[in-house]
Amino acid sequence: MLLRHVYSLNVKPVKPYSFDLTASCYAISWEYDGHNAYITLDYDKHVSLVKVSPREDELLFEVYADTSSSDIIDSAIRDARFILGVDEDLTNFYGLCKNDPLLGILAERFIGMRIRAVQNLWQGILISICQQNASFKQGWKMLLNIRRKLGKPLQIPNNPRIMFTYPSPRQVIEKFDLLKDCRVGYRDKVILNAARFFLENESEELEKIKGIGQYSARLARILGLRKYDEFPVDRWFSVLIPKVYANEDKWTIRRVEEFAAKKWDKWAGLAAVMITVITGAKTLTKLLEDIQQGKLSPLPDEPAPLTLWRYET
DNA sequence: TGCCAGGCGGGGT
DNA sequence: ACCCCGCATGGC
Repeated sequence: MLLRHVYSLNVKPVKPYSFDLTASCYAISWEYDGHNAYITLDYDKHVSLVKVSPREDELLFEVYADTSSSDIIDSAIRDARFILGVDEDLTNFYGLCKNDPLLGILAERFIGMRIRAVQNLWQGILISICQQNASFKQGWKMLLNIRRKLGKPLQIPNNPRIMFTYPSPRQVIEKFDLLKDCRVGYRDKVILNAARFFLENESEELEKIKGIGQYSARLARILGLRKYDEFPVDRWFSVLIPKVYANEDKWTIRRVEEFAAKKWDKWAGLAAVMITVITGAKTLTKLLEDIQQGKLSPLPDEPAPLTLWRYET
């Protein structure tokens, strides 16, 4: 569907703000082109796409849509601001990053990066389900397949690129058989459970969905709500955290939670995602080798949270 | 081939 | 409270 330009707005982000880092953070191929961010938005009956470009110390938000309804325009601007975190003040978080072996560079070389959020909890849960029991690369491949096969294709004038929305819960239910082609394995049933849950209620208690536990629910709340007070504990963190901060072997989920709450307080969830970004989300064995040698590689020559946008598949 | 990879629930003890 | 297993799929 070809959208038309309906609105433009200049936005001043809270400083310090790095547009390029934020726009590329967990962006897939059509969401960032090295200069501009493209944000697909789904409103069930309507769709919108916001192109965001850096302008001096401001950002130009250009709204494209299939309607010129002011409700949709207002929602698009609000959601795009939220997704790029332009109004988020990380001053207190940076205080906690000082002298941290993993997060220290966030207050230096990577200062101003926000995590790139998604439109809502539903899109967050889609991401976290794809991350269950799979590597970073495999999880994001699943999500790419889901958007290409079930989402709505969008285009804007003078740009050949086709960009796909996240499918809505309704689209997932209607096109459930297409999930078989997305290589999501047994996760297809969890995705269906989640779609039904979101059609029926507005609850944030995602753990009620069969197939969603603490890790997936917390990650979804971080990405979909920018709610940072819970640390999502998976096998990766339950080995990485004790290794880096105590030189010990694997901790229980409970112990990692307690450590994270004490160390990062209300910012624990943000710390978790930022750790995956600056480590390049490598598999545990590779990452522990790198850390042993005292090096981190947030920008490797392979798919990682900050480089994913360079890869089409 | 076999076994892991940012989970989870169901079953056992 | 724990431990263990199966569950799809892809990569090594």
